Amino acid sequence: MQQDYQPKNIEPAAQAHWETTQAFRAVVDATRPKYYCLSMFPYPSGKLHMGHVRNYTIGDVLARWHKMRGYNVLQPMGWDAFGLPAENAAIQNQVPPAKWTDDNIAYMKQQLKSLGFAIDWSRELATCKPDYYKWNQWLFLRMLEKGIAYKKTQVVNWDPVDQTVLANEQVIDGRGWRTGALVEKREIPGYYLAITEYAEALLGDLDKLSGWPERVKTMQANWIGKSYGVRFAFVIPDEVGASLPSPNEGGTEGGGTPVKNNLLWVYTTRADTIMGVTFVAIAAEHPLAAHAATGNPEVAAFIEKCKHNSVMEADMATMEKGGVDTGLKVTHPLTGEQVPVWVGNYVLMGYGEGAVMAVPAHDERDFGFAKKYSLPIKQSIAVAGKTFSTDAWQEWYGDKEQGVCVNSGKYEGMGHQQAVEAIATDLKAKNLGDKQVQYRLRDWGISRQRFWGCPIPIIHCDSCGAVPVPDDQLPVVLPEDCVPDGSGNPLNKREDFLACTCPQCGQPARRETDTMDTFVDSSWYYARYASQFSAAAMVDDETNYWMPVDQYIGGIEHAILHLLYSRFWTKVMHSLGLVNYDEPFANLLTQGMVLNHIFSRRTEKGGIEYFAPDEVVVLKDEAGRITGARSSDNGIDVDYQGIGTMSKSKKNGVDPQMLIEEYGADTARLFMMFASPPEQTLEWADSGVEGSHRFLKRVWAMGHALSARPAAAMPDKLAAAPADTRREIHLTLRQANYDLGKQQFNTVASAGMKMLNALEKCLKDETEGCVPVVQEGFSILLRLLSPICPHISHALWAELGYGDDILKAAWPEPLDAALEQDEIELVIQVNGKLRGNLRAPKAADKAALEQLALAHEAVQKQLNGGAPKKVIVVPGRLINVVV
RNA sequence: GCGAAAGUGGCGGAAUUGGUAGACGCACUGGAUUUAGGUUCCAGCGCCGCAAGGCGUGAGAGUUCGAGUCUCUCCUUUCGCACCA
Repeated sequence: MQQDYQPKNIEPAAQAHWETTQAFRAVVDATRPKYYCLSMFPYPSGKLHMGHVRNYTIGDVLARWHKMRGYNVLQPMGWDAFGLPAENAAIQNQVPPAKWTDDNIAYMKQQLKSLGFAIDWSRELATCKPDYYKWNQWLFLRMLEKGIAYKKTQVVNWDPVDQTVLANEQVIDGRGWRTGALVEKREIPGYYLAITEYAEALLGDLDKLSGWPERVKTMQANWIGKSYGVRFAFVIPDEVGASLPSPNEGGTEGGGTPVKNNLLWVYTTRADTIMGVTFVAIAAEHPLAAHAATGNPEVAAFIEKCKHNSVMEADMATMEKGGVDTGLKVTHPLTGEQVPVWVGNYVLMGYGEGAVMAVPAHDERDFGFAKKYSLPIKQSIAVAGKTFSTDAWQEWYGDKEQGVCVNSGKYEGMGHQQAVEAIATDLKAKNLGDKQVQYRLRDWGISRQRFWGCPIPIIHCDSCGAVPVPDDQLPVVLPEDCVPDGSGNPLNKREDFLACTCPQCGQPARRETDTMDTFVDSSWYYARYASQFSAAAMVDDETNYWMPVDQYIGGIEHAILHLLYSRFWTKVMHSLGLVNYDEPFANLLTQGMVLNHIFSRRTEKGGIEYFAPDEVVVLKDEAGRITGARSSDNGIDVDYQGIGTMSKSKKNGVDPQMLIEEYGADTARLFMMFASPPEQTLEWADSGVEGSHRFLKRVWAMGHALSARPAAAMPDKLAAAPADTRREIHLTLRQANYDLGKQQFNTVASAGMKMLNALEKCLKDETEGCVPVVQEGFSILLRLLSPICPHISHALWAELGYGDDILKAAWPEPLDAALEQDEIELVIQVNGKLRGNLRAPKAADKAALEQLALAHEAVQKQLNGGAPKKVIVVPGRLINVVV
């Protein structure tokens, strides 16, 4: 056996063994419980980053742990291969996105293999391949048939110079990232998926997801945002209403019954404040705003200005509120009063009706707006003992629990719920409104004006309109030799792609060039992994065996969108009868981000220059705190900026490849697991990596020492010292198994370190009977460690002859016989403060323990001759004497 | 702005869920080995204090025999906000 720990030798050997034995090939087996362990698949950006290593190590630990405990494990891997970065690379390097993506996949796959993950590679897939995305298109067509997919207009960021649609991340400070041109909002047609039709199911079924973190479920529930309120209308003067477009124009393709156009609809959860309405605010994109603009340059200018506002909700909410009076007045449905209509830059056209009633007295935002433009503020809610004043906003103005209606006519004195009911009834009687359940959730717009994505299977015909591509013509294949240049979608220049015939009338027609949001690709890949890949079906019956995913692992940043879309997609597949499950992920683990130190300095020109951590010498104060740094190149001073997520722009990323080459995969995996619990952020530390490596060297050294000793049988009765060691090993094992159940792997790694410390000490002392204890303990240690560090565990298990393959070994469980002891140690407290310790026989009852405690020297001293007020005995733990 | 989390030694983090705060590791200090550096090994290591002892889990209150853990208020940091994935 090698004397030194050489990961470069043992790791490829272990990986070769797993490959030849097909150790991780997953096959349906009804005789064992199944365990589908899935980590979010990577975007093939070039090479693995530390977040990937962390994600896949967590998954691998769970997969291997379950495998050793007898589960039939499936752990697949694939590639979320469509996306914007491939187009950016294409623009920069003049390489087709397909080529760039394929190269990245090849490199990253080899990296994943070198980390020794227990993956069934026979199920590998890439979403950019036609045999996969064909089924995006197929299911989209089914949704179209069911009316779940439909067409309407969407607001996009338009770069007027490049003549192209920009993603939110391509808009920097309101300007296009390449051109620097002022970005405009533009309305264009696009396809939507009616996720709102599933809002109730998506909300209600959160209760079924007992294996999801509470916080993720809360975030999803808030995102869906179910509210109970009242939808009602203000009446628009007839002469104005007549010139407005029909409410159904530009709406759904299905159309609807034309209604008289004189109603301005709003939605509110605070109908009880309706008597306090002093104006109505509408979005800049509202048809009534456009009407007002025709005769009013001020309104037109304001709307024009709003065109350059951000489409992002965070920006909308934080920007300076502003508005303009349209000059129009509408009639309050209950009071008959004339209420002015304002355009407000904070009203979202995409949410609710694109118009809101404004009650400055009882809504903080309306209050600020009214103060700014000197609009009337009319109190309509009062709370006993509080005085209303229009000077400044007070918290209670918005209190719907304690408030009662005042200045409210027939609703005077009513509480929130009573008033809402009464007002809704009255509105309904006038045919001007009713109670309504509303969701914050919006339908999912999936059209992207980008090349590197799944083509939307639609054909545009001059006479037939938008015609779905027939199933037998799927997939609509994306040309792979295209190189985008940044201006618009290159598909619009590809005659060979565009030209087709209309499936309905046979006349020449054009293909749709929009592609699908990449969230579509990632909304069902887990179901495909769980099937035998077939050209004839999206999924087969095998999916019902493996699904739902027993453990899904990925970044917390996906807590809402990806997870919600996947749940929605699964429910659609379920309702189409494709699968028999309606939730995809039974248990969810949201892993934290990987952080590292950030170093930067101000340049002479006032810019910021970042330094990689290995480009600086770190300066520390006496206590070891980082105070600053110096460039190792030229010695100039560099500022320490604290820690932050690893990113290219901050130059604080660490390449996993360097780590694997220098220390081996097991060290990388161990550090990732040891440095912090999976759900928390992980701070990078080179010295921590070295510590993990040091531990593995000691494990190897222990294995080497034991390889020289013949196996010894455990005697019936051990001497005190080895018995203590054995007890410690089994106690630590019990704790580690508990921690594994909690998915707290950092303390599992600690447990391994603790075990090795105890075993080294025991072996060094050479007490009689230590050899069997150390041999037993080391075999426990290797098995405990094997999910985290599979290579070294595999090698030592075989070297020491514990068995031929550690993967087939039984998971260790603590033995009662090893844990037994005659005496227990208790803590003595006086008034809750620690005052001493006590050894007592295991069998001692409460009364006996109380006697022992009262006789204790420290207690006597505190009692000072008096009697205790109370004595609390917690068996097996402590005795607290209250004096 | 809205929604969701998290704040414990010099640092990463433990604390079996209301019962010995600081496990395990890093850094640091001293010692041994080494020509030296590195490696390895041994010991120490929350703060104040010579000690006895006291104080300590972001800040402030509260519940309790007992609070890092529960409740309220505040502060700070991180994540998400619908076209990055």
